[in-house]
Amino acid sequence: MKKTVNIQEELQRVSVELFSTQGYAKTSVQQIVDAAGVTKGALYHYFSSKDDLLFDIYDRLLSLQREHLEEIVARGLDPLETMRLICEDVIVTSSDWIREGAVFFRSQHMLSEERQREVKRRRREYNDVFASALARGQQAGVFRTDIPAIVLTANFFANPHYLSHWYSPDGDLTRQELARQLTELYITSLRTPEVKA
Amino acid sequence: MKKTVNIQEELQRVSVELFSTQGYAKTSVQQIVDAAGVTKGALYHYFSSKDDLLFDIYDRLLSLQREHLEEIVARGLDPLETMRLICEDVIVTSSDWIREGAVFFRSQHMLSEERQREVKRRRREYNDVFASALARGQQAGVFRTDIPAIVLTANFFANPHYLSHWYSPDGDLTRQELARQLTELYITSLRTPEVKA
DNA sequence: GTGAACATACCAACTGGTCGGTTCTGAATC
DNA sequence: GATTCAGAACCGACCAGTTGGTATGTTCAC
Repeated sequence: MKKTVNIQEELQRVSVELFSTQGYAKTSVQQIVDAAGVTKGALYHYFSSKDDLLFDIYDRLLSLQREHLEEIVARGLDPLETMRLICEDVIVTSSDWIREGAVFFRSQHMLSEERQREVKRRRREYNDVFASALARGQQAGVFRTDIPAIVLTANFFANPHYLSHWYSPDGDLTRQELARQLTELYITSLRTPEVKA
Repeated sequence: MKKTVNIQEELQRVSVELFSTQGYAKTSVQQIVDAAGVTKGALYHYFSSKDDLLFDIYDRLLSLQREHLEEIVARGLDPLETMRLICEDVIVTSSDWIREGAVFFRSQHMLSEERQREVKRRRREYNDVFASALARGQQAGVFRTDIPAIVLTANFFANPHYLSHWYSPDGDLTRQELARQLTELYITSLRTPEVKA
């Protein structure tokens, strides 16, 4: 009869909570273990450092997004539908993991140099897969080519990025509605504009 | 024959530089004064605290953006043209002050509670002016109403927000090109969609 | 009895900030 | 034009508090 199902998971939970509300730097290890109802000995048994605890958040989120992306691409749908699914998924996922997202975009520079590079590498992987999905749509003629791909890509990532700064899942707007609406906006701007006669 | 044109400005300069590259928490006061070629005495003569030095960055950026916005709105142009100008300006300004922007969106939680509220208040002011410009366009029938204004607004702010994470002024893309392209994308998604027969 | 899972006490290293002192500047006074 | 001197500008040694991390000890399942 364990009360705490898992101390490790509990430490992860309170870390995200504290990091997202106070920021990584303002959260002390002591605060974390107090909130989790354990002591430093427990924390340093499961995590090798405070940095490790932070990276763990990045690791989980990056793996999740990567899996989702590959699953969607593997379906082999047409470019427009693929893009729609990618976009909706990244919004839903980002709003579902909104606390993690807040930490993600705010505390990257608090990671060790090595781990910053690791995060950067894995984000680039995601970016590359997205870029090829974009290019396929351009070759098919459904996505515009009058604007550089890097700008179209940035315009895509901007929304999930900004999410944690304004969206609250407790409000009137559900995740699914939000995802559909932001996707609609993105796809609208992305489609090949009609040439005026 | 002064060598340092202005010690205060030099401290502001190196602070932005260090805060944007290392983050606020990882930058010590000692690092700042070393980089500026002065001592702590000088810093604490011009600034009351490290927090004060950070807030100063927010203050300058917020004031600037506010001025620009009001100047544009005061011209009394039609909603579409007004929106275009607002959008282009915020991109140009954000890319022009990209280091400040990086600090802005990353270190807000490092400010004192009081100053966080101040920043929040002034951002809301900007937001409100923007929202009314948006509403005017909706009433005029040029901006879509099928998507909540809060989502349209978030979609607007997402781009300047994300800018400091990817854009480099040293690359091929100039600020003006970037501004025109992102504005084109935003306006495209914002316009009232044509109803298919 | 052995190793994993924790608790407790503790420390070395930094940090932001202070404070008495020194130097510089410029206006007033003679 | 020399002297004075008040106050701004700045220096640098110092401190109290906090931090991440560790070393040692204890419990307990198998």
